[in-house]
Amino acid sequence: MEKIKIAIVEDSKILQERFAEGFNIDKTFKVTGKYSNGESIINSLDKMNRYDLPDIILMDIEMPKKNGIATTAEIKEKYPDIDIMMLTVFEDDSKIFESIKAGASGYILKDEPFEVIIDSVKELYNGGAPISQSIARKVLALIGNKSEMEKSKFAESKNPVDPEFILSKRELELLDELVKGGSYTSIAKDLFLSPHTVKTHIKNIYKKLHIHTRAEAVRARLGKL
Amino acid sequence: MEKIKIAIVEDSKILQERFAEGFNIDKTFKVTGKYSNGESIINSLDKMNRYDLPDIILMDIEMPKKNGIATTAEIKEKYPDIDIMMLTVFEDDSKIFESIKAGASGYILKDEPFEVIIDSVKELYNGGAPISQSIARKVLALIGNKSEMEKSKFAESKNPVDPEFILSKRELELLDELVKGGSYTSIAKDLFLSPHTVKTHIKNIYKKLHIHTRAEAVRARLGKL
DNA sequence: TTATCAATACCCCACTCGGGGCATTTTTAA
DNA sequence: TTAAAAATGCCCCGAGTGGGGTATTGATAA
Repeated sequence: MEKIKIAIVEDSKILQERFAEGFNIDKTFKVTGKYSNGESIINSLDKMNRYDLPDIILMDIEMPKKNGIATTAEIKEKYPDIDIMMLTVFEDDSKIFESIKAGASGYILKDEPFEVIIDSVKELYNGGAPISQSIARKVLALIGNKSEMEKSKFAESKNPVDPEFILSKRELELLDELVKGGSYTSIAKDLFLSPHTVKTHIKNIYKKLHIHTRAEAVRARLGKL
Repeated sequence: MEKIKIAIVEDSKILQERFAEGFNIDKTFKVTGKYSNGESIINSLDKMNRYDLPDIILMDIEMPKKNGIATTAEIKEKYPDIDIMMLTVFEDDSKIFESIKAGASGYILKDEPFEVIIDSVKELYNGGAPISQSIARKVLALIGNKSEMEKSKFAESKNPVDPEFILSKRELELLDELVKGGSYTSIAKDLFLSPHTVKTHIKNIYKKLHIHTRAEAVRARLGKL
């Protein structure tokens, strides 16, 4: 079966070689390229056939000529099918958060045993999101903190008719389509429903929010009712 | 050395016994209690010496008499040092998100091999946040989605088609009526115009803003286009 | 002074919307 | 287990909307 193609982006030559050797020993992988900075990996990808693009990129964060986060963002935009796993010493929240925002699907600390790194790459390839345990704890805290922010925003706004709290998940979905300017017919197509179903949902939404027009629906969704 | 004290909250008696047996075999753990619902674990904790509180609770989500999420929230509030790991079949985003918000530090799917569950509990005890891989991918997406919202808020401030600078005074007046939900007929009455006049103004507004629907008109006026 | 723009008004046509109502199935919560 | 809620779907009817077009008058800018 075909080997998992990996590219390594790491400014330390020693680590580059070490990772490359480690992955090449394992018959599951093929290291297709080694790069020292963000610029060079992007230039290389831009010149490749789609065929030869790596499945996975191991990305350091601290590098010259475009750091790992900015590089991740650009690569994910251009080549969304490539999975990127950050491989770094950083544990601070902002680097973690910036990496995930940039589109990284894994975040592993460099000091993990190599076997763990290999297993992580396999998990990534299989659709998982390997994260070093201490990082995972921080990631959960990020979500927990953001929900605290959401709570405080709600308390602040004191918006008594915020659709978020009144409407069901499906209704919100439909409301968002309506806000974008969709007609019953076009919304039905987008969501694989009957136009009649869309219409009934919209009627229910209007009833729950005590409104009668699209304009009011849009304002309600945008918190301007 | 002292064993890791575990409590199991699971409404299926069969699974309760299975987990208890599995952990008791491993010399690292001591199962201190088995509960069938949220109420009973909370009542039990409330009666315990601090000494005997478990280090870790494995929490099912779907249970009678207080589900796992609400139970988690209450326990984390009362006993913040207890780590809670959700053990469930659910993979939908809302359950994951609610669990994390409630304070869970781990989220493992029940169909994982038992060895994985044991390793997960050890990682949890050591300060990690074990998450099944497919769940981890969703968790990262949750963070990614929230950053999309941040992006759109940023874009707000750079509105390139602000009606204030494109439309005439009269047109703005009419647009405001439209935003309020007025029909051609009602706007005409309010502004002492003919409905035909209102319609022509609206047509001109749509043309200037490059839009085609009321929803877009409202969003444009509210700076959300 | 003249051209352009804004404001006002009218008509045609096809399509969409909002409110009324009802029904069945699936999911969720108690 | 059961009731309630959510989701889906259908029909009728009157009112409303958006796009096409045209015309006249007053205000504004060059």
